[in-house]
Parts: sequence; structure tokens; C-alpha cells
Amino acid sequence: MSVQERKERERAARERLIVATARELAEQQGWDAVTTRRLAERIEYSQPVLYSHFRGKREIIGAVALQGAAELAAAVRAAASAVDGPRARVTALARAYLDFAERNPAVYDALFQLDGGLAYAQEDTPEPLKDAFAALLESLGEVAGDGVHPGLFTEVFWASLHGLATLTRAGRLPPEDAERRLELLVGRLAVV
Amino acid sequence: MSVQERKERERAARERLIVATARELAEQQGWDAVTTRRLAERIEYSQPVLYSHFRGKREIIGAVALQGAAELAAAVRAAASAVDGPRARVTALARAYLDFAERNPAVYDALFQLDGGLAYAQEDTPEPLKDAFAALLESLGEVAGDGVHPGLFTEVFWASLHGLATLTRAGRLPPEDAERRLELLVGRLAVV
DNA sequence: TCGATTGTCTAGCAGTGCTAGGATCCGGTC
DNA sequence: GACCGGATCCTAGCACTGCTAGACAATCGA
Repeated sequence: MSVQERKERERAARERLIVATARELAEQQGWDAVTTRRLAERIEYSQPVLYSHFRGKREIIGAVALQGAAELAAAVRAAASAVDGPRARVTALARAYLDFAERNPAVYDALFQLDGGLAYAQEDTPEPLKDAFAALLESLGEVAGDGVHPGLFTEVFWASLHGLATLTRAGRLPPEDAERRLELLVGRLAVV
Repeated sequence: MSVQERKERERAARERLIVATARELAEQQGWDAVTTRRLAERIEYSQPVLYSHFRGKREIIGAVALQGAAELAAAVRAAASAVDGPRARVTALARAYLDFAERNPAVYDALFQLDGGLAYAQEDTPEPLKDAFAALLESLGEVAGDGVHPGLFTEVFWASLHGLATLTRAGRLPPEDAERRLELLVGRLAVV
């Protein structure tokens, strides 16, 4: 292993450190607290180092978002595969989705609320994002109903989950009825 | 009419000017462009004047949000009252809601995306917000279905609309299928 | 006409994202 | 082992943000 390889390894490690630290800081104190100065201090480098890895703060958010997309996809698949029957599977999926949003608010924000400079619903959409949508599609396609395009159904279902997730977390919906709302939504949208 | 009354009138007029200007600027160039300096320049006063009307930028956003809530409620009611039959009414309502979000993105952001310092789903929630929810409830309660709490149903329906609105506008959903998604959602959620 | 109060502005603070330019360290070569 | 060149990093600074203290001027009541 050459010197150059070692340097590249170290560089990659530092990049991971930046993303992990940004995520940690965001989960602890919100994205507003993730300033380039604070972030630089936490990784024990100066600010300009950040810009040798990312074009700017936006790209750092995007990196956290991609990481989150992979985890979200995994969480959804794990929940769906643990249950038999289309209806129960969809319920488990929905619960896993909302659970992820609640447990990782900063990551969820990076994915769907903030501007991470990522392309969505296009050809050049990053793979993790496509895959997260695919993870939803796998289970939701089963309950789209006859004559309904699975992709379209998944979009609608996803949007509904997203609405519940964001409005609940922003205090726009009373949190205590979350489970009842989820069951109502699944009961109506999913065609068993 | 005393001098004091005239002054209060002028003061109220200036406050309206601030809110209207902030809204206009936000719709034109996005909320990021609404800085206290720019806003002050547009109303032809200095920055500190803003702080004699509002505690800070957050409260200005909140004022725009309240204005928007009243308009949203009116738009929803107008659309619903123009149509006969529960199902058609709900479709019209949904279309009006999404239309409002699309036509007034900055106002919609102020309402549901940004922090305007407003209380939601609580006793001290401002009247316009409660009324906007009531406007939805009036039509949606009809199609909640037997044994389903109208308020809970309205929350779910609203969340779904909100998800569609935000994801579409953020480029997370392809805009061309918006109408088909709306029909699918209404068809599944509403019990005729 | 004067004094007090109200209203407004200038100037400044601490913080933001981002960058130019200089210092420093390290690897390869003689 | 000494040196040079290039990669790497940091200091310092820019223009901007929301917000505020304190000086100044206009206005009102006596």
C-alpha cells in the first residue's frame, strides 16, 4: 500500500467523521446549531478543511441525507420482511417509517425538509434515494389495488406518511393519537 | 378623532405594510431573501422600526402565516360550497388546498414549514388557525365514515394533502401526476 | 415658546457561510 | 543527510445575517 493510498484512506475517514459529526450535532441541537465553525471545532480541524471535502454546508446536509436514505430503506425492509400478509406488512412499514422520522428528526429533515442539493424523482437521482423509494414500493405495490399504478400509489402513500411525520413533529398534530391516525390511514389506503 | 387615534391608525397601516411587503418579497424571491435590512429598505424605514412592531423576524413570519390561514380557510370554504354532494365536495376541497399551496408557496411555508412562533393544536392556538382546520372539518366530517372520529379523519386527510403539497413543490414528486394522485387519495380516504 | 416625550436613525455587536493567501509539513531526489 | 517542490492546513478577512444601544430630531401639551 502506497503512501498515496494511505492518504486517501485517511481522507475518506475524515470525510466520514465530518458527516457523522454533522449528523450528531444536528440530532443533539438541531440543524441551526450545525455551523461550519462549530463543526470544524468538533472535528478538530479548521473551517476550510470542510470545503476541501464538500462544496459547502448544503453538500454536508446532502451527505447526511444519503446516509439516512440507506438506513430508512433498511428499516422499512426489515419491518416489512418480519411480518406476513400484505395488510400487516403495510402497517409495519408505515410504523417503521414514522418511527424512523421520530427517532432521527435531523436526518429526516436533511432528507425531506432541508435543501441538500440532491435531485429527486429524476434520472440523476442518487442511488440511495431511488432505493429508499424502491423499498416502499416493494411492499406497497402489493396493496395498490387493481388498475392502480403501483408507483403512483406508493407516491400517495409516502406523501401521506410524510405529512403525518412532519406535522406531528412540528406540533401541528397532537402526538397522542399518532397510532390511531396510522391505522386509519393504512385501513383506507391499502386494498387488501 | 384625536391625535392619538390618528397615530394608532398610521401605526396599524405601517404594520400591515410590513406584513404585506414581507409576503410579497417572500413570494418573489423566497424567505431567504426576506432579511430585516431588505424589508426595512422596501418599506422605507430603518431596521429598528420593524422591532417596534414585531419581536423579531419570526413574528413577521407568524403574521404572514395568520393572514394565509384566513385566506386558506376562505378558499377551501368557497370551493366546497360551490359543489354538491360529499364526494365532489371533498375533491373540490382537496384541489383548492393544493392549489393554494402551489399559488402561495411562501405563505404556505410560513404556515406549515417555517417557525412563526405560533401554537398549534392547543388552547392558545390563534383563531385563524383553528378556523382553517374547522373549514376542512366542515366538509371532511361528512366523509369520515361510520365510527370514525371526524377530527381524527380530518387530521389524516389534511396530513396527506400536506405531504402531497410539500413533496410536490420540493421536487420530490413528479408534478405531472398531481391530479391523478389527488383523485387516488380522495377515492381511497373518503367514504361516500 | 418651552420642556418632555415619542419616534426614528446611525452605528455597532456577535454570529453566519465561505475564501484568499501565507505558513508548514512531508515525500521524493540528489 | 540535505534540500526542493508540492500538497495540506490555518489565520485572517469578506460580506452578509438578526438584533440592539444610544444619539438625535420631530412632535405634542402646557
